[in-house]
Amino acid sequence: MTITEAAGEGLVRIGQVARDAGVSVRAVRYYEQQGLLTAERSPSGQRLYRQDAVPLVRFFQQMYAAGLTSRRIAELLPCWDSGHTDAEQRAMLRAERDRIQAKVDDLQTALDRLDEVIRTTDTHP
Amino acid sequence: MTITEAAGEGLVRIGQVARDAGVSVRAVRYYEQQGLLTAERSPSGQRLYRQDAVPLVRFFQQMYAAGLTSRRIAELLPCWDSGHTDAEQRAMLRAERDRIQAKVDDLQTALDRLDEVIRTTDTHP
DNA sequence: CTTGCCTCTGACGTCAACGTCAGGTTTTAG
DNA sequence: CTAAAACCTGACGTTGACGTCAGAGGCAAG
Repeated sequence: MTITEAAGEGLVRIGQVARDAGVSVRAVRYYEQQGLLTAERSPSGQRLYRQDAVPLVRFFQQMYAAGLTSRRIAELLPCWDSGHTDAEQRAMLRAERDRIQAKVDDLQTALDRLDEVIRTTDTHP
Repeated sequence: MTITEAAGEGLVRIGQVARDAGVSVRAVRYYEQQGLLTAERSPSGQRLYRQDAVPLVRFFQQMYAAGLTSRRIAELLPCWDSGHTDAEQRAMLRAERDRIQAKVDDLQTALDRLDEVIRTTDTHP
């Protein structure tokens, strides 16, 4: 039995998390530094993550892609963890939602313009 | 009659372009530096833009918002200016279109997740 | 034992679209 | 004429999410 196995059944090291979530090891350490992710430590100091770290990292990636900062994600994490929110958090949630919606609309407009050009250039080779 | 007026009827200075397009003066100079925008010069060296610089700058902003770089926009500008495109340009156009479409889908997914949380937290105050 | 991969902690580097400051010229308003 | 705006050319600073390198340990396998 390896030390990693002895440390706990559901615990994985950082490389495993990174591979499973499709990000770099550096990124996972960065998330911890930003207060998004916590990990136990093995006696030798290596990070040990629970399995739910993987979907969590995937979720971070989604939020980053949506334009949220680490800080904002950290502020809104309690909404997921506890399901409880105060007025300020609800306001932030709605603000982010509106911002993303506006971004979607902008992207759709840009997409339409590109499609228009593509059609034009396809009929005028 | 001011010098600007004497320089030509349809020509405006950089501040006017920036205000009308809703960007900073610095941004307009930056676009020129990136090869996106050209301007005549008054005898004293001030930039003089034609009116169509304003919608052009707005267009740049849209493309930036869609995630295109200055370099990419510069590469694709001939598609607008001349309506003519080679195979490489058409490939880039489609690649950008697909990238934007994927981004829209990602944002929509993120939006759905946020909405879900908002509904949950609204019913569980 | 030792080879080779994984992990650790710092700390500096990157990239893109500007912001900002310095120091000087130009144009406009009164 | 004069003071205030507006403009000019550099050139360094900013921000965020990492990349990358250095140097030092940790761990499974042969």
